Amino acid sequence: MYAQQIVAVAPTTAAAVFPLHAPAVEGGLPMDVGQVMHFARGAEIFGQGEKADCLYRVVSGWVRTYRILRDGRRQIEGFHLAGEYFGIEGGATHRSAAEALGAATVQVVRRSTLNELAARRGDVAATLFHLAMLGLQRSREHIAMLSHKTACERVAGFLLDMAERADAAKGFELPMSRQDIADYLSLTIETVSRTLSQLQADGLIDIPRSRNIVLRDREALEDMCE
Amino acid sequence: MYAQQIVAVAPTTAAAVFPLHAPAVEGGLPMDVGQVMHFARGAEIFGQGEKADCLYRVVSGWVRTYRILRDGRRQIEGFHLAGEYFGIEGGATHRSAAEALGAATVQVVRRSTLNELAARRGDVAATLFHLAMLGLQRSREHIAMLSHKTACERVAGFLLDMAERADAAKGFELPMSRQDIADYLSLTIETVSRTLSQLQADGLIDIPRSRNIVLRDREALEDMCE
DNA sequence: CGAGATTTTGAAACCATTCAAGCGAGGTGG
DNA sequence: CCACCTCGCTTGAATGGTTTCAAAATCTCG
Repeated sequence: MYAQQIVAVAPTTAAAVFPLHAPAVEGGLPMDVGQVMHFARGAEIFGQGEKADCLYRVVSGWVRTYRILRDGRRQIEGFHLAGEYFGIEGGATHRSAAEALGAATVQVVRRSTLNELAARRGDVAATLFHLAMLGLQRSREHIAMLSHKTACERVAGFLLDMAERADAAKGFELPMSRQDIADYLSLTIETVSRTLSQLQADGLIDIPRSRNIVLRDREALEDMCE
Repeated sequence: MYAQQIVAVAPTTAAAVFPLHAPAVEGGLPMDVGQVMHFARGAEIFGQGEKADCLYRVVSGWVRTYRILRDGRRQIEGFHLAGEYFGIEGGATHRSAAEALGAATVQVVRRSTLNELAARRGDVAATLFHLAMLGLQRSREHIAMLSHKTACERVAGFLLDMAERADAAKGFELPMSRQDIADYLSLTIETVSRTLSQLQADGLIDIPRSRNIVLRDREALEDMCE
């Protein structure tokens, strides 16, 4: 029953199944599959160790994915905003958990649906592969950050990243707590706070309210991340 | 021209293209594609920034993959031994470089070959996806290690990992230098050396020669990695 | 306005780094 | 064969940045 469809797309998608150096995949997954769910602030979207049945995509709001390590510490893997995917796993269970930072809506697609879709449509398979590679790239950036950067460099880089993703020229709102930032950067909450205060004292940023950041000297911040 | 072959495998591979929770893929890639190349100790297999045209698989020996960071430091992403794949990239260029640790032989497969193969054979596409996810998992383990582990925990964990991969009950030979270990664990060479000495002084390991390690108290080492 | 949570600030302790020197094995040339 | 050199590794002492522990300040929400 699938054969017809497969024949139809076969020749053009031959190279797309493993598009290691394909141009950025346009669009993303089809929007008409899966269901949209709403989550309240702090609500768990999926838990560490749960069966990984679905793939997720942020529709609005922010989501954090994290792991609880053996020593009880929480390692935040990433913050995801509208349009970004999360919950991709290699194994049968989620290695990390996901929670809504504030109120958030999330598109949830069953893996079985994706499997079928990917089998029929080369562009979907390509997108899925692309997403996995994107995750790998981010992960490696994270390693580079953790390996030898000082607290100051980490915080500065984080602020620039947030500003860019929030598409803000100068001022923007942080959707996460200091503890979240600390667990993402692998610092303590005190060090994050101290570093932000220092950056403000140096005139690089301004902090009107604790979750509101204004970039005063973007260039200096960028130099810092070198 | 490919249509016939695709029709042939379509129904059974429908779920294999995106096998997020498929059982471990058996075997790996076909062995009859690509060519086998030999590299001398320290020889570059591919460089950072080069076009990522191929996928690689260690046939014998050890390979290290690494990145040079903006500050000039070297971050070793991993050590790869026989049977393991490396060189998978999301983009058009290699984000990391690869070198032979000692003399090594490596199977090199062109991406174009893989693309064609993956388009025809669902199990190949599945294996490629599986490899990407495996890399992601390793990457996240690396992050967990870097985030809050002490030098002692890192070195102990590294030794256990090496012992396991070398399939050694107790004693084994380290294929890499102290500098390599340091760049992998994000420590300095001095700290690695000191930590190894300390572990020996505590009776957990023995170091007959600098590259030869004997695990004396595996349990204590494992406790340390908690 | 009051209570709890979040954030900031301070001081002391700790761990890895840095800078510097010593050790030891392997290789070369006299 | 031994002196010598080099390179990788080890060890020591001092420095410095982050953490830890503690407390004050600020914000948020009922």
